Amino acid sequence: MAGRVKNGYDNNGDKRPPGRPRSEQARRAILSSTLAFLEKKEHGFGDLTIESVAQGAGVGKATVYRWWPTKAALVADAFAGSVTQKLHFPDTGAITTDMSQQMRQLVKILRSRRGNVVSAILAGGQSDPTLIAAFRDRFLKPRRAEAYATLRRGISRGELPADQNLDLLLDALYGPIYMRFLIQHDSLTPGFVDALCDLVLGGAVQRELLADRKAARAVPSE
Amino acid sequence: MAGRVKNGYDNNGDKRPPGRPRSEQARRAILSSTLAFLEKKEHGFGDLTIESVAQGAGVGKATVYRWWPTKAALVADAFAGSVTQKLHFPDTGAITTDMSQQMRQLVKILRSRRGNVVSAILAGGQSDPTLIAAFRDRFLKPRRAEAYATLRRGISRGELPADQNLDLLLDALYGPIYMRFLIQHDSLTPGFVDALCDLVLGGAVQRELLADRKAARAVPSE
Amino acid sequence: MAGRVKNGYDNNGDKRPPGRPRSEQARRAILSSTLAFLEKKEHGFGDLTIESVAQGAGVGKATVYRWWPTKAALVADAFAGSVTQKLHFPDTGAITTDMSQQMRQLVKILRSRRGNVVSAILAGGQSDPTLIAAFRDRFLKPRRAEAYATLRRGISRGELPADQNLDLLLDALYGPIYMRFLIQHDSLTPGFVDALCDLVLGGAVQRELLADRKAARAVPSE
Amino acid sequence: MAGRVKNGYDNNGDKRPPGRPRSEQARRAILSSTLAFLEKKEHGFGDLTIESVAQGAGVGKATVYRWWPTKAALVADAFAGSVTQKLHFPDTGAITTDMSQQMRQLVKILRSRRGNVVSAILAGGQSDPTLIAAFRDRFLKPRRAEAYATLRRGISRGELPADQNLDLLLDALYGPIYMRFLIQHDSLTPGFVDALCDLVLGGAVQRELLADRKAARAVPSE
DNA sequence: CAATAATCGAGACGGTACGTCACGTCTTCTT
DNA sequence: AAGAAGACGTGACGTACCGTCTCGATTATTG
Repeated sequence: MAGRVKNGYDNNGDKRPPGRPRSEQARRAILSSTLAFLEKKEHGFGDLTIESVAQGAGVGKATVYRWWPTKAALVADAFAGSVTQKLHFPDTGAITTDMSQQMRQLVKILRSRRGNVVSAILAGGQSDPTLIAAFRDRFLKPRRAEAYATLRRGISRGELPADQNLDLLLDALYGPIYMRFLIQHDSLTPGFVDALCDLVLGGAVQRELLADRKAARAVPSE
Repeated sequence: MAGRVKNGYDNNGDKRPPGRPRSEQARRAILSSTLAFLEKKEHGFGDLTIESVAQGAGVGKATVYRWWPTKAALVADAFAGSVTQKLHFPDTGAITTDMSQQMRQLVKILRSRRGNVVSAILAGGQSDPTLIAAFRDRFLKPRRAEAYATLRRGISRGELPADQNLDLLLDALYGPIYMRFLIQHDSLTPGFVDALCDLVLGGAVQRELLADRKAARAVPSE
Repeated sequence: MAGRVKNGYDNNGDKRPPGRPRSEQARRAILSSTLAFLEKKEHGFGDLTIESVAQGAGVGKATVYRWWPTKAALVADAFAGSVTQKLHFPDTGAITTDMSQQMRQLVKILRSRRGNVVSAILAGGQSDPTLIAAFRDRFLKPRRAEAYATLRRGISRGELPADQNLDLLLDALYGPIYMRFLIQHDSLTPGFVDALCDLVLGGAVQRELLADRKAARAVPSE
Repeated sequence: MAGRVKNGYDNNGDKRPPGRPRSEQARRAILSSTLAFLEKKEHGFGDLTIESVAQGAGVGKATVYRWWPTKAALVADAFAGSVTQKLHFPDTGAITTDMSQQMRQLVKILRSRRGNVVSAILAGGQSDPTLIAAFRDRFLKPRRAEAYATLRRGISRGELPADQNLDLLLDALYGPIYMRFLIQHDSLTPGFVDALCDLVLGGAVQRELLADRKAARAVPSE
C-alpha cells in the first residue's frame, strides 16, 4: 500500500520516466535492513530508527524517506514482503485437522524470529492506525479468505452448522493464539493449538450433532 | 513491581528514613498526568514523553526519574493504580451468564478511554518485558484467580466437566476479545461477547451433556 | 587552533568532502552570538551557555557541538575572529612613544565591550588550558612579534642597551595593565600607561645613559 | 565580609541566642573541603559545586547555604582563612632586596597548590565582582600597606625619589608576576623576580642618581 | 553524443526529547 | 535553633534522531 503507487512499480506501461531509475538494490537492502532489525529480540517498533535502517542498508537517509513516507509504511512493506512463507490450509477431510495444521504453522512462525516482526507491527499499530491496517489488509485478510473456504468445506461436509458465524469462530480459534503470543502468560505450543481446536470446533461440531439429535428426537420421543 | 520497592511504600516498619519525605502529591500528579496522556486517542505508549508527563504534572523531570527508572515502569504503575475499577464476576447460577457479564464489563472498559492505557501497555510490553509482566501480574492474574473460582463453581454445579482445562477455557474466552481490541478487524460488542460465550462455553457444556448421554446410552438401545 | 582543523577551512585541496557543505552563515551567526553574549557587562565565561548561543544564533544546539568540542574552543574562535582590530605599533622615532601609543590602544580595547571577552578568556583559561593557550597563540604572540621589532628599533637607535631582556621588558610594560584590568584595584587610564612607560623604559634608557657616561668618564673630563 | 556578620562571630556580647549553637566543626570542614577542591589542578572556580563541598565536608547542603550566601563568599572566606601564611617584607637596608625577597615568597605561593586557589578567585572574580573585591580587600590591600611602608623606608634612605608614585611602582613590580601566573606565557622563577626588581627599581633608583648628578652639575664641573 | 533529469551516497541543518547533574529551597527527624 | 539527609522544581548539559536540505556523482532517456 504505502509507497506502492509512488514506487511506480505498477507502471507497467512501456514508457519509462527520464532520469536515473530507482535502485532495486537499494530498495531490497532497506527492506532487509528493516527486517533484520525488527527480528532481533531486544528491538521493537519504537526502537527502529530510519537512521539505523539507512546505515544498515548502506544507503542515504533521504533514499528511505523518498520511498516510504513513514516508519510504519516501511515496516508494513518489509513485513508484507517477508510473508512469502506459506500458511497453507490443507484439505484432510476433517475440519479440525485442517484448521489445527494451519494454526500450528502460524504458531511456528510467531515463535520464530519473524514473530518479532509481527509483535512489532501489532505494537506499533496501537499508536499508528495505518500500521495495524496494513497488518489486517496484507496479512490477516488474505488468510481469512482461505480460512473461510476451509470452514465452508466443513459446512458442506456437515461438520459445522450452516448458520455458524464464521468470523466469530475464527476469532475464537486465533484470538487465544494472539493473546498468548502478546501477553505471554502461558505457553504457545502445538499441544495448545490442538486442545484449542478441539474445544472450539468440538463445541460447534457437537452443537451440530445435538441439533441433529434434537431433530431426530422430534419424531418419536425418547 | 517496578518502582514499588524503591518507592518505599512497602516500608511498613515504624522507622522513617531521614531527609525530606517523598511528596505524595507529586506522585499522584505524575501518575494522573501519565494516565491523562495515554487516555487521549491520538497518543500511544511511544508518544508518551517524560518531559510532557512532568510538565503536565507541574513537576520536575528529575522527580519522575527519581522514582521510575523507565517509561514502562511509570506506565505500569499508573495503570495498576487505575484498575481499582471493579471487574466483578457475579454468581447468577449459570456459568455462561457469570462469565458473559464480567466479559461485558471488560469490553466496556477496553472501549472506554481507559482502554487506551491497556493498548499502550500491551504495545509497550512488546519491547519491554517488564511492562507486559506488570500487566500480567497486576491486572491479569488477580482477575484470573476470580475467574477460576467462577469456573469451579460451574464444575461443582455440573455445568462443566471436572477435567476441563481452565487456562485453555479462559484463553478461548478472552483471547478473541483481546484480538479484536488490538487488531480491530471486527466489532467488539456485547453481542459478540454473548455469542463467544455461547460458542466456547456451549461447547464445553454440550460436551458434558453428550458425555452424560453417552453414559446413559451405554445401557439400553440407541 | 581549537576547531580549526575540524572546521575544514584549511582544506585547501581542490576536492570537497561529500555531503552538504557546512553553512558559513551558521558559523558566523554562532560566533557573533557568542561575542554578543560575552560583551554584555553582566556576563562572564561561566555564564555563557551553549543553549543561549544557539538560540541567539537561530541555530540548533547540535550545530554548535558539531564544530566546537567545548565552550572554550568556541569562545577562543569567537575571540580570535574578533581581533582583526588593529593594535598597531607606530614608528615615531622614540621608543617610549612607540610603545605608549600601542599600549593606549590596548587599554582602550580592554575598557570597551570587547574587554569583557578578554576577561572571559583569561578567566576561563584558568581552568581550561586550551583556552589560555588560544589567547597566547592567537592574540599575545602575534603582537609580541611586532613588539620585538619595535624594541629592536629602539636598540638600533641606541635608546636601549643591546643586551636588554626583551621578554622581561614587555612583561614589565604589559603586566601592570593586565593586573589592573583583572584585579581592578586601580584605574586603567592613558595617563597610567604613560607613567608606566616612563618608569619602565625610562629605567632602561637611563641605565644606558649612565653606562655611556661611565664610559666617557673613564677618559678624563666631561 | 560575606558571611561575617551573619556568622555572628562578632557577637561578643554576653547574650547567646537560644537553640543549638553553630557547629565550629562544620564550619572548618566546609572551608577545608572548599580549599581542598580548589587546590586540585584540574579544578577551577566554575567547577566547584556546593554539592561536592557539602559532601566532602560531611555536611548538609543547607548548612553551607545558611552561612554563605554565594559560592563566591564561600571561596573568599576559604581563601582569606588560608592566607595565614607569612608574606613578610624584610628590612635588609636595600629596597631592591627588601622587595625581591617578598616577591619571591609570593611566587612560591603562586606556584604551590595554594596558587590554584588564587587563580580560581581571580577567574571567578571576572564574572563575580564580590569575589574580586574580596581578593583585593582581604589579600591585596593588607600586603600593599606593608609594601608602602617598605618603599617609604627606601625613600627615607634616599634610594627612591620622594615624589615616586608608589602605586605605579608596585603595579610595575607585581603586575608582571600576575601576568605570567595567569597567562603562563613565560616562566615564573626567582630569577625572573630578581631581574624584574632590577629593571623597575633600578629605573627609579637611577633616575634618582641622575637627578642628583644634574643638581651637582648645576654648580661647576664634576 | 551532448543535454536533461531523477537517482544515489553523504552529511549538515534547525529541532525535540533524552537522561543526568547541580542549583537553591524545602521539609522531615535528631541533637 | 542548628544539624544531616534528601526530595523538590528548575534549567543546562551533551547525545541521538527527527525529517529536510544541499552537495557532487551516477545512470538513465531524449534531442
